[in-house]
Amino acid sequence: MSTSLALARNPVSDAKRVIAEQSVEMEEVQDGWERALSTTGSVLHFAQDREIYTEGDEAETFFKIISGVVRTCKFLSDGRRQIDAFHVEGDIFGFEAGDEHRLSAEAVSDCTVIAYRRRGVERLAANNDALFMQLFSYAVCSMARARDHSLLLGRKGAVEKVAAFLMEWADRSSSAGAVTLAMTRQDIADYLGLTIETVSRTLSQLERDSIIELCTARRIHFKNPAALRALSA
Amino acid sequence: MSTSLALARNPVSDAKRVIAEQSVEMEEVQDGWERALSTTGSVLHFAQDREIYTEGDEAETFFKIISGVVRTCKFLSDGRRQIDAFHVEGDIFGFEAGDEHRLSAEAVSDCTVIAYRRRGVERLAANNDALFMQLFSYAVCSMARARDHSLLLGRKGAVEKVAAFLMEWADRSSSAGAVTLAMTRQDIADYLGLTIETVSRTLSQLERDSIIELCTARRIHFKNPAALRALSA
DNA sequence: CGATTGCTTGATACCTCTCAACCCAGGTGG
DNA sequence: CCACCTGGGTTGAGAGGTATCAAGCAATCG
Repeated sequence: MSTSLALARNPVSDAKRVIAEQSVEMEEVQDGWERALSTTGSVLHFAQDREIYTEGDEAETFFKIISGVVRTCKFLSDGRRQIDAFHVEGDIFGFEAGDEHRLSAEAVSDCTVIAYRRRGVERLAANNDALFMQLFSYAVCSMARARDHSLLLGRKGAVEKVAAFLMEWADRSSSAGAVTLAMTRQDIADYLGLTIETVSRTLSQLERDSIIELCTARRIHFKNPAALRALSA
Repeated sequence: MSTSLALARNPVSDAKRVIAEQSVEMEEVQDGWERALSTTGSVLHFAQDREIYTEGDEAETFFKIISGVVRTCKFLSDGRRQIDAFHVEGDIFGFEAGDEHRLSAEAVSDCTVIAYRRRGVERLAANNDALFMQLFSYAVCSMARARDHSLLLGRKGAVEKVAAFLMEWADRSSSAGAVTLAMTRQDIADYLGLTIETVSRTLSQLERDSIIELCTARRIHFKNPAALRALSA
């Protein structure tokens, strides 16, 4: 693997290059060269809790996840955080309307992503390329999710929020009847607009009601999916 | 004006046609025919509080506002409502990823809109039409707004929410230093994830603090815009 | 091992909701 | 013209849910 070569194609903005050189582990997967050339994308790797980009960064690139989980979030000046979404394998994130990122992205777990140059994509738009269509559909879907999330944040109570969160991950999870959460309680709290304590208490309550079982803090078994679904409404 | 002709081009889905014939006032503006033909859109008029479409309706059409204000919202089964956005002159709303509307749209005030057939637009996409680009940019902008709104719903207190709401309308308003709200307190509450009483109390509090003045319930004068901006977080 | 990190649990405070009464402006009908 | 009614808005008292502060526990890591 040629690190210097990979850095030469580093898609991170100039402002971030120094940081990127220090903190980003970068590697080409086996067929990385071919994919990179054919899609104008580079394969990158980020370790857990590494920043991928920050609010205000130049939005030269956007990303598609190969593996791992990424959170995108916004901050208030006093540090309060709202997680907009968790992104998993196959998801696109970081595409912006303007020329700078409107939220931050961080690796929830170790993860591998493809970075696409936006400039290249704008060319694709003219050709009605498949990636562009994927991008458009991403934008519209992500809008739909944002709306559902607004309903949750604005009008649901703690139990409904946590139940909805669990259902959401049950859907994404391969193993039916249980989920393994990649994120901390703090992440969950910031996603649901709650505090870490309320999330913990609510999960404990659901366990006391025999609706879920906390095998470990991160591994949750659904003992009564129907009840959970009912609560999430 | 030929009502029957206008109805023949009624873009509302079949399921809603009967209702539409009863409740929708429809009229062509002077150059309506020309605009309709050139943009594949029909001009419609909705009276205050009329439903434009409901969650679950077939999403055959989307709309652009000529005048008036529209709210788009979602409901929980028990009636709790979350207003996703208020749309004003020039805004596009009702474009969906799938084949049915994911939220409802209602006229906050009397309003005039252009209805575009989605099918027609998909043709435009191939041609890289200006309307399509407008549509894409609408999708991405609307995503950005949804995210800001999530931060507000999840992490801000009542005062911050109300202050942010006022600032938002101050920006949209032509007259600097004051706003005239088109919506009720209930609409504001459902937009901010609060109750009508809390909105009212918070506005009263802001008036007591000499930050705003409630000329009438709907007409608000900004006595201290800087303080308002500071409060909006 | 001690230290750290993530998580859980308890006691209490506080903010917003709930329920209720009241006010006010506008419209209606006698 | 005025009494009445209605809908939107305001205000108050009390309840309730979530946040805050604080302590303790378990697993992981030097």
